[in-house]
Amino acid sequence: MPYDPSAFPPFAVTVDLVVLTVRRHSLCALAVRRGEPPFQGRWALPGGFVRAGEDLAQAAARELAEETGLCVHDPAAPTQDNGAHLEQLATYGDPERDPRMRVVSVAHLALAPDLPAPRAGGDASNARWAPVEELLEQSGYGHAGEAVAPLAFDHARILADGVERARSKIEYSSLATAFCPPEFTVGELRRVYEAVWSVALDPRNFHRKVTGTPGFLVPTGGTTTRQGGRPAQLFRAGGATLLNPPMLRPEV
Amino acid sequence: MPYDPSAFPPFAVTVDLVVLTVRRHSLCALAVRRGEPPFQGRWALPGGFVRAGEDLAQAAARELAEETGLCVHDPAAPTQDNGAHLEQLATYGDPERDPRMRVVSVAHLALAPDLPAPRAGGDASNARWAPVEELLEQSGYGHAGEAVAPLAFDHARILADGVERARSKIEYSSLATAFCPPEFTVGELRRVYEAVWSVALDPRNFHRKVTGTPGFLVPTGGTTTRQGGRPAQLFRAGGATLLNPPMLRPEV
DNA sequence: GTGTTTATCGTCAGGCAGACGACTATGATC
DNA sequence: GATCATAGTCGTCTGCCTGACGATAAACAC
Repeated sequence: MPYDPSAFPPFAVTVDLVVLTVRRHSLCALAVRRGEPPFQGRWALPGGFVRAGEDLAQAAARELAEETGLCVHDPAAPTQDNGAHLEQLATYGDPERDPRMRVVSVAHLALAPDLPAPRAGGDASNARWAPVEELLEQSGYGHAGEAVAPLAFDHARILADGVERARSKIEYSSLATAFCPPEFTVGELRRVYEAVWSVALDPRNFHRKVTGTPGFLVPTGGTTTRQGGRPAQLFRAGGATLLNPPMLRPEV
Repeated sequence: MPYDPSAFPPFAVTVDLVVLTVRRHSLCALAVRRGEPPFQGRWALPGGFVRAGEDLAQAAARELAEETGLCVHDPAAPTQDNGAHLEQLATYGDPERDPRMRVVSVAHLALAPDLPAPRAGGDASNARWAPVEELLEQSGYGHAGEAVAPLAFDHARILADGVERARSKIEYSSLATAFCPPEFTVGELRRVYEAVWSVALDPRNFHRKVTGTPGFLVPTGGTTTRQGGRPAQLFRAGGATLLNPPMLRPEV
């Protein structure tokens, strides 16, 4: 059968972002307040339409830069490490997910170090870092509790999927370093794992594990006492991206 | 800003399928021959447009049924096990990936037991099971060698991603049973792992591992000698979906 | 019966993780 | 300045799991 433009229905395609960071020992996600219907006034994940000549990854990187000012960390040039990790998460296309029209959203997951303050088009009151349990409460994806209204659209589901991806991926990859500044200590990295998994890890076994995995951490020579206590060695993320054997997540 | 339909460009949305099975000790994928331009006459992954009122998973299940006659195995009703495993893989939206128009393809991964014969709209000559290395040759994703023309569009990339997903997922889940008939022996399951990973596994250690993991295998009581040699116990897949600790893929 | 094939059970050594003791080096407090 | 609290770092021990591999069992082919 020949090419027939009427043979398929038109879709709008968006990218939505699950941007995660660790602040004050808890895993937080970036949420923006919706300024227009539907779901006006409710919190949602940042995102927007994919433009005509734009790849999906480009669109996600553009939205991330617009919302946070973050550049995407390019795996090909790991020298300048001022960027975030960005990867595609999943695509959501329920016909009813947007009441206006048929929208397919390609969700992306971004991991960033702790940032000074969010900005949503320069308006700080319309963007915030919120603990993920708080955002997932009342959505069927978190524990019960009195909290804010659930996220707009199916964003609670998307956020839950993104959090689960991050939780499982730091097991077998060095991705947890994406939550850390360029130089960090073993203790800081351990607190990332503890925040993302909501568990307590043994500092001695953790230290043995991460320093004993070749290519995971590279000492920079410096030390710091910014966490108090005895000065700790500073490290950079090494070239290894896979953790084998993986870091084991304790039973809860 | 109010809702403005002209604010976003229209996209066509398709689902493409990576359907994998194990035949004659090698991992094979379903390929269909294109009957129309572009890439007319070339092999491609099965797929098609998402319909107006259709969810992405529904569209993928429909295409799978159209191409193979397989029903999707419903995790909620694991009693009738005549279906395949189906999951979303990733979404591909390069602006240049289809010369006709802007197409975003949501690729899905399906795992099926060995099937009698493929059918593509009843025309068997336009569908075949091909070893994945053969399909990935000449595409930069496989080893060198003289073979057929590379897959149409970016389907070699999609296939490579699907194969990699399957290879890694059988490590830590019971997904390998999706390649087996409803009742199978430990040896047949081991040959699935060997085909997917292209390695040889020790039969004794493999047997110890899978029979020692609670909930992975459930003995049915029957035995079979269809593989020759001493009769082997028959098993069904147990309720456990996660394999912890995982099956370790040997270094190559 | 002999050989071949596949399945299944056991044994042993090495590696890794969890539990936890001990020591070190800083800042805070009295 | 002594003491305390905090955090980092090095070791030890035990148990579990894996890889390597020997041995036995039960079918079929000849």
